Order: sequence, then structure tokens, then C-alpha cells
Amino acid sequence: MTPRPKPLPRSFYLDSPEIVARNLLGKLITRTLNGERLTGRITEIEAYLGLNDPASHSFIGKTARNAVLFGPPGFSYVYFIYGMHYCLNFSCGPAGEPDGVLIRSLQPVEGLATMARLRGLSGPINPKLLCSGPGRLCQAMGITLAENNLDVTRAKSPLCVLDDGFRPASIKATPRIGISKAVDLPLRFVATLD
DNA sequence: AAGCGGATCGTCT
DNA sequence: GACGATCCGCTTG
Repeated sequence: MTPRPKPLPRSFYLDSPEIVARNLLGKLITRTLNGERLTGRITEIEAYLGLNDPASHSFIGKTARNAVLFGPPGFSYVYFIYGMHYCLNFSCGPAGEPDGVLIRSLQPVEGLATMARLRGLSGPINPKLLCSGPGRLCQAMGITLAENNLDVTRAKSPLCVLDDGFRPASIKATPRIGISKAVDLPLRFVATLD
């Protein structure tokens, strides 16, 4: 029997990004948009190791864009890339340590019809095409720069991460996608749900 | 089935 | 003024 979904506390995000990333697999992200709840379960995530990681946005030091990563853990870091897409991250590690995790894929749970509409898809819904990919999941959940720097530990936040007791069947680690530095580190984590 | 390039703009040099 | 933690559609084989 699955407990009622409960927001993950700030302490959850205090660990190293590798640990936080692994532990976030199988957790729920709920986006409240115009009074409707859009929910997905995290199936793919990457860890970015801040000042120690040339692939991290924070590697170059603090700027206006990456400032959230330098703040306390458990906040959303949203950025715009390639002139087309938004990507969703969560800050982790203690304040001052600019680590983060990039959400790469969700299994849609709630609000599939709205997700399909936001994605511009028509016809029969293929759940696989809704939230698989960092740009896609932001489009499906209506996440833009307006959703940067939200506290995802608060139940009433428009963006919140919940634990419903689900645990992934298995987890594998692979190199990260789409980066040009530190390409070999196994910091991408993919869950098998079941 | 896999590879190419276009779209499109915020962010930093 | 260049480029990117991407996606999609069109091409080719």
C-alpha cells in the first residue's frame, strides 16, 4: 500500500549530486498549472558536480543565470538553451556549493491530455513522447524561466517533488548526454520502473 | 535506422 | 558575436 505522496524535505537535497540524483529516481514531480496538476515520475537524471565539473553551468563561477545553484538545496534551476528549449534542474548540496541535478525524463502519471496539448501533439496519446527528454518534459509541464528558483520542498509550490513510497526496480549509470567536457564520467542515471 | 541541419535566443567573452 | 546540459523533420541507405 502506497502512502500519500509527501514532499521531500530540504535535507534530502543536502547530499552529493550523485546520491541525490540516484535517490530522485522514482520520485514524483508535480507541476500545478492553471489549477491543474501535471505529474510525472522521474526515470532519468544527471548529476552536475559544480566547481569540480567542467560540464556544469556553475564551473565558471557565479553569474546571473546560474545563481540559484549557489543557493540552498531544493530549488529549481531552469535555463533556456539552443534557442528552443528549457531544462529543469534542482540545486543540491549545502548553500555555496553549486551542485545540481538535471531532470532528463519522466513517466507521465497525471494530466496526460494537457501535456500532449502543450507539446503540440494531436491524435492518440503516446506517453513515451510526452516527457522523454529534458526539453520535452519542460514543454509538457509548461516550465519556463518563470519557474526558475522555486522551492520544490513546499507542497503548495507550483513545482514540487513528492515521495509516494515507490522504488525503482533497477538503476544503471551511464555517461551524460549532449556535453563536450567530462564526457566519460558515469553521472547519468536511468531507472527501470515496474 | 541513422545522420544531418535548421530553428532561435539568452548568456557570457 | 559565438555557442549551447536539444528536438524534430527530412534525408539517405
